[in-house]
Amino acid sequence: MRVRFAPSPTGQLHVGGARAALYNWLTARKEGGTFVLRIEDTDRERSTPENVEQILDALRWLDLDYDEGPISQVARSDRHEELLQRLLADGKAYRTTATAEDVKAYKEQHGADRGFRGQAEAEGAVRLRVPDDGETVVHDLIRGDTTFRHTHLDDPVIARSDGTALYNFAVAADDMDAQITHVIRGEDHLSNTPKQLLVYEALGAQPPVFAHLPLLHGPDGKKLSKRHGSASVQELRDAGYLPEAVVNYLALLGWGDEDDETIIPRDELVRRFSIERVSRNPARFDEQKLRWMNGRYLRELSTDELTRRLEEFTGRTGLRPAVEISREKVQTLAEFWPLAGFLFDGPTDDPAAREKWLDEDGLGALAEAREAIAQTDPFDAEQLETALRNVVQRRHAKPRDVYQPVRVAIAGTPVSPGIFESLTVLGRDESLRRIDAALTK
RNA sequence: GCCCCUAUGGUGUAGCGGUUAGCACGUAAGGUUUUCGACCUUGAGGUCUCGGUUCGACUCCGGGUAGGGGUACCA
Repeated sequence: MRVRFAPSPTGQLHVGGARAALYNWLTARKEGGTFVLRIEDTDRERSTPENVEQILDALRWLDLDYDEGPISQVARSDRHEELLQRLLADGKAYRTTATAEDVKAYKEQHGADRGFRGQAEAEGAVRLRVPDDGETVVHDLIRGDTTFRHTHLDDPVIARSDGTALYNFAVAADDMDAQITHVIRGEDHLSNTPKQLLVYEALGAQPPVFAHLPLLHGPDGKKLSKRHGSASVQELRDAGYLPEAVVNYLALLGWGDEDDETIIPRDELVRRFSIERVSRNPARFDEQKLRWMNGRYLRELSTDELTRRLEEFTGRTGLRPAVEISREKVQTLAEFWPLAGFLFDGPTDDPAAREKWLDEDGLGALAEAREAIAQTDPFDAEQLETALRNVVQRRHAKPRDVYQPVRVAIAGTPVSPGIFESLTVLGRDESLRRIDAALTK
């Protein structure tokens, strides 16, 4: 089995492309097949080295390793030329100067549902001859058979006047030479498949098995666009998602088996995945569910590992104590710093929080808490809790009326990791300094 | 215009002629709680529509409707 993934390097790999890559990878890995990566670059304007690198980078981040590639189509232009000449010589393709307008005129004359058929000329673009009768059936692992009648098909242009190959010809030729057995791609290619099948036939080659994945839609049900939040792998990474969570989420976006499991680690995915069971309807990218799933994966990481990833993500070091006390409270890597950054960079400035919690009552409670904190020994979470609970009792206050002023004093914001734990991480001196600063303001 | 695909709660899915239509996210209420979160309990919410086939349709067939894709000397 040889499965190939061929993204068009027009820029970043978006989630739909990432899902296609994953499904290709899972299919190959499940059967012990070969996963081939090819770059769709018959239009070399689009496949800039930067674009290609972005794709590779996204695949690396998702940890989808390929066995062969990346193979460039541009590099195969001599071979394309050779094959083209063969089709021309065999009369299976012909040159024509017919333009899009000519095709339109032809249809007006012969009926809108009649495909264009041209005359051979000495010059012009190369078109493949489509038989007048019969039909081409696309056998698809996901959607079954789809029949296309030849009368509905235009003779497709397979090469430009300058001789360079066009997509529909190049993919088929390349897949033939690479002996690709499985092509898994987006549904936007379904209608092009009969043309590619016809190319295979003209070339006298055995076509691969196809599987067309439904396209992804945005939250509004319309076509997915950058407008709708995290559309690319790069953006998901920057938003603080874990690659293992993204892989799990993507796998379930349009696929499920009879088991109701939601959290499925990668090796389990490889075992259970089956391309035949992929859904036929378009799915919407639901970032809320990804967030939830990311939280699950985040909490499964050891504190050491999570610290490592957070230090890489934030570019800071010495995060471990802060990670230890915040790990239950974040869903993504990006949420860590806003929550725990105050431990390193001092209290955040939040006037609203100050006004609400450091009013007269709040300052009174804070002053009392300060004394309790100053005298706590040993300075650990357990002792601090006892000390502050005493303050609460003495003042006949609600716990929050004491804890929140302390929180605002040391963190600046009304949201933070546990108050006792935070104080412990800061240490007595720094805690008192911050409280005193709040008291004197 | 023509060709093609799709249709289960708000979202992702399970089901494959007979089920109280299951699970997960989200959501509502409650619990836990020093904030946030995490966690626990309970609830609301669905088979696009109209016909047909059948003793019986979410499931099979046809027409609508809606969404999507293709129709390039783009990929």
